[in-house]
Amino acid sequence: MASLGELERAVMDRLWSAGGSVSAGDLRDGLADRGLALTTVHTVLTRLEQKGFVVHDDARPRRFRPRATREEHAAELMHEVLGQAGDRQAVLARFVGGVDAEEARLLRELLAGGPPA
Amino acid sequence: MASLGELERAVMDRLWSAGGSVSAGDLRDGLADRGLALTTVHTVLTRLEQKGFVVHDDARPRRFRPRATREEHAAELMHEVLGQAGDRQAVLARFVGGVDAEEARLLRELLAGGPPA
DNA sequence: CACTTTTTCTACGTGTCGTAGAACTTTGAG
DNA sequence: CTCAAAGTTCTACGACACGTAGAAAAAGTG
Repeated sequence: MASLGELERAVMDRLWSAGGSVSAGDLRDGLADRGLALTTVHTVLTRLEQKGFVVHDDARPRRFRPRATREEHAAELMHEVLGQAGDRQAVLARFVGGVDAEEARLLRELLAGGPPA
Repeated sequence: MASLGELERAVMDRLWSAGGSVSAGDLRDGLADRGLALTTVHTVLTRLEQKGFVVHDDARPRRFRPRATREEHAAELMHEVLGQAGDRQAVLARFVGGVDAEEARLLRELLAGGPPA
């Protein structure tokens, strides 16, 4: 479960917010408040790619995009946590015990409508 | 969301497996395969305590125990992930889409039985 | 081809983690 | 009570991850 550093997370947030692929230059501009050098952004992107969080195309100013959407990523993380936790059922019980009414309703719907395939 | 190192996780696993409080010495014995010095175990326990994962009593050979059960901890982590993910509903949708049939059934029960207070 | 932009390679400072010695405190045997 | 054994705290060091970026190499442009 590779985790993300502060800047790495900020970059992922930008990538997720941007709908589509963006170049390192675009990212640097988006993170202008940090005054980062372009090489810094590149290094971070390379590391994120090694960790499997982003991919890039082969267009010339390379364009990067998240491997998964923000929501897919979060859901994957939740499954990872659930998986590494021994008694999955007990974890699920605790988990649903902590969701608010609104979300409980949503979950019921999702599970009821089930696979409407 | 403080994360755990390799040894830190191993120690937490021991603490979770042991039902109750254990001393640093007990832990070192449990982790005998690693051949750790007692001070090493103490250092790790201290760090885990600073991170809020364990607490100790004031008995003389100090006894340590997890602040939360393994399942509580996992459920908390899942909530953290869910919370920091923007569109919670989308994440939940993805999440339930990934649970197997058995767990889906369990979730339905948990949500139906609802607050059995 | 000369020049600019992009990409890759390498590196350094800082913080975390695994690891434990040294020093200090408490316990327990006699 | 005295002293050794066990426990606890303090300090530190090497390794690795991450923020950061310069230098070098590669590719695009006029």
